Amino acid sequence: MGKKRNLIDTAVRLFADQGYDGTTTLQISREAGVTEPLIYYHFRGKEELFTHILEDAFDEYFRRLESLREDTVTEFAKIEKLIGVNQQAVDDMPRRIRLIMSSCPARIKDSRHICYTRMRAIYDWHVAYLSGCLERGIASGEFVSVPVQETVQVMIALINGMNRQRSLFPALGGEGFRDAAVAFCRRSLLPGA
Amino acid sequence: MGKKRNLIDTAVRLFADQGYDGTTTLQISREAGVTEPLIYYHFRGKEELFTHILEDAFDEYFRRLESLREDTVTEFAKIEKLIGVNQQAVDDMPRRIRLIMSSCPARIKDSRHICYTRMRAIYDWHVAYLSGCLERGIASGEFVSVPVQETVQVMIALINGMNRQRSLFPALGGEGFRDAAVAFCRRSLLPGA
Amino acid sequence: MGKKRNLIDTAVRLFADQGYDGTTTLQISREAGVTEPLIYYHFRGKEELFTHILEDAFDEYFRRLESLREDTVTEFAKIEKLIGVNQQAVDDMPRRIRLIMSSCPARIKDSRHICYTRMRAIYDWHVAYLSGCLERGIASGEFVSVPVQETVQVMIALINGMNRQRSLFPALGGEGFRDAAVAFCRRSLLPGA
Amino acid sequence: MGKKRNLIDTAVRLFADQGYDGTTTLQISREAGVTEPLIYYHFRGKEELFTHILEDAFDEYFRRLESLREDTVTEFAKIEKLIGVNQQAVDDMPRRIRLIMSSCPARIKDSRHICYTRMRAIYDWHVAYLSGCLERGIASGEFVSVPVQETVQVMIALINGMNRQRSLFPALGGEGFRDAAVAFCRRSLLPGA
DNA sequence: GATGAATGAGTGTTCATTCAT
DNA sequence: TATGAATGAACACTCATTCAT
Repeated sequence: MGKKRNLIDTAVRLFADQGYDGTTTLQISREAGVTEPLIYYHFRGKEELFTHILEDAFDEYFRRLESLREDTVTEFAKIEKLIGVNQQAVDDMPRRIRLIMSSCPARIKDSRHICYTRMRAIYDWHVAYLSGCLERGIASGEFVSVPVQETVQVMIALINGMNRQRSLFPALGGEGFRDAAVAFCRRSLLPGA
Repeated sequence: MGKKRNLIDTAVRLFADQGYDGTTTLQISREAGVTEPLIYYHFRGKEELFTHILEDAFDEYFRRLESLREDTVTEFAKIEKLIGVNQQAVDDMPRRIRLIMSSCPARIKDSRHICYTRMRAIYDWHVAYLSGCLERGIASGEFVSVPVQETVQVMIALINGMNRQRSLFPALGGEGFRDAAVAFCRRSLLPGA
Repeated sequence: MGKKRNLIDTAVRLFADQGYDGTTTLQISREAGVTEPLIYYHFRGKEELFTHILEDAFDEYFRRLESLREDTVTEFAKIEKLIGVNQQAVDDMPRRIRLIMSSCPARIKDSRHICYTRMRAIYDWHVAYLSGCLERGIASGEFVSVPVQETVQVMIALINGMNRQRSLFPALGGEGFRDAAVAFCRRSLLPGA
Repeated sequence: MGKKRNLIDTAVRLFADQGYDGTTTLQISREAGVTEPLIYYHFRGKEELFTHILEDAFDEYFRRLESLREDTVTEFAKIEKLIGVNQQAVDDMPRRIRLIMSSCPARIKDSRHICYTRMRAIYDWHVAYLSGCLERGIASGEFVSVPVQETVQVMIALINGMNRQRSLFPALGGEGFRDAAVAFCRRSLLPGA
């Protein structure tokens, strides 16, 4: 039956909306239409249910990032795609991205928690991806000359800020937002744009 | 004695690190070196203590934004100052900014909660401030022509992303970060930069 | 398969080591390598499994006592044999004796529970057996004159104490222990020993 | 107020009657006329309440044993006093002795638990005390010659058996029991008695 | 015979809060 | 101001047990 699925989906929603500590196992089970002990049949406890959901969300997000390594002509096209894929992730899995955004801050002090390890991994991945783009772009003359390391951080901040904004306030712009972000970066990086 | 101060400072730290629901009144009182009932002497309850702290943090942050309305020659200088004042806020009140960043997502669904009203106000203030800058800058030819509304959103996302990054991972860059952000915007907005 | 046997043996061990309330059906089934519902296929429930085991243990112990009614020349030889058979029981079925010793105290208030009825029966049996020995021995001059009723109680206490000692702390003496007990009684009961 | 006392006394009674696992914190609090959380105000948890009670019982028992080291003319008088003090302990603190008797078997496997350490200490104390008596008594000719080590074990078994019997079945004899035990030992140890 | 999935009733424990002092 | 003692309500979790297969 889909009772386990139901449990997980409900938990995703509640954790995302109310946070881990603000959500009770009773509430999850009730809204999922099952009894509380079922949580403990399928998971070792509340924390494992939470971890399972987070892991799944991180996996899905990472898979989307990894799918990006395709060939493109220009370096900027790669950056454009990165912005697009982040945007798409927020559109496709809004609750899970919001869950990550809102749940992880409280757990980031524990360097062994997934929240830390995975967010770090994603951050590092972005650094590597964007550094590569910038370095090659600058070398080839596609981009103006900028300090790579710092500019990468700025671009990551921009992407993170967009994700946060869009997942917390879904009302705020869709395509227009992404296009403006792409244009903003293009003007900043391409010479004579 | 400064017991009340002590209580508040401890609460700020714990709320910021562990979230509202993850922090107990017993923990606050113990780490503050007082007894639990004292919280109820100074505040109506845990929620009011939290609200008090949040209100204070928002006030302080807003005061910093408001102090910005000075005269500057160029519009870009205003944008530069806005980035600077946000950076400065994170530097000066890191725990309180982190508290806002990590506590508010879980409360943003309640449109009467400070977390919603104040964040909304701050968002609107940024929109107004940046819209003004862009409109005047485009009109005067200081800036290239960009879609104002969307570009404002992008810039707010950038600022938010920087605040988030810097308050969650204090290790990540300081001045270099801000300078790179300013430069990134300058190249994007000023013609022939 | 011997799954039922497995179940029972595991239950004996766990009940003896941890007590009835300290042992869960899940633990029994897991350590027996079967699933929980199988307990309910073979027994009406946990209590019946426990009762079954206890009854079996009491039966076995009683059978050993009953096997004692043989002819011996002297009355003291009967007492010696009683001590020996108790000793042997602890050696042969240590876990089940420990189970009785450790599980029954908590149930002895319920005068309908096996723990009460069977322990009472065993006590009464010992009283009858030892009373007979003492009375006949005193009458025949084999024993010195002692108050029968009280001395019987003392000897039962000695036997119980030995059983308890040996089942809880298996390290403590074996044959030497029994021989010393027999000698202790002989000197106390036989004139001019 | 005597609420804490009440709690402890009720817990002693229930633990002694039903065992640790068979007694719930709710039951304790209800029968003590207080609310459940009060247990957690005065103790760290159920286990600590239990431990506190056990420690107290062992202390009291040990104090009684220690009070024994007085001067007596004969060695047998010392043995007589030991039997008497054990008897007295069961009379004065029957529930706590029963608690020890019935609760410790299930915990004796953990060699760091009080049940193990304290029972071991009491056992060792008895061994030392009785060994001394026997050795000196045999040397002086007060006692017949017996194997000390084994005879000591037999006497400890006797004392333990009496304690067990009397604490589990309070109906069973009082003074007569003790006198018979003393007489039993006297006949066994003193020459030509 | 045997099991995976599920549950009602309870378990020990913690929470924010109150009250008498 | 400040606290020790106490509590109602809820918490995450476990229990023995059942049922469909």
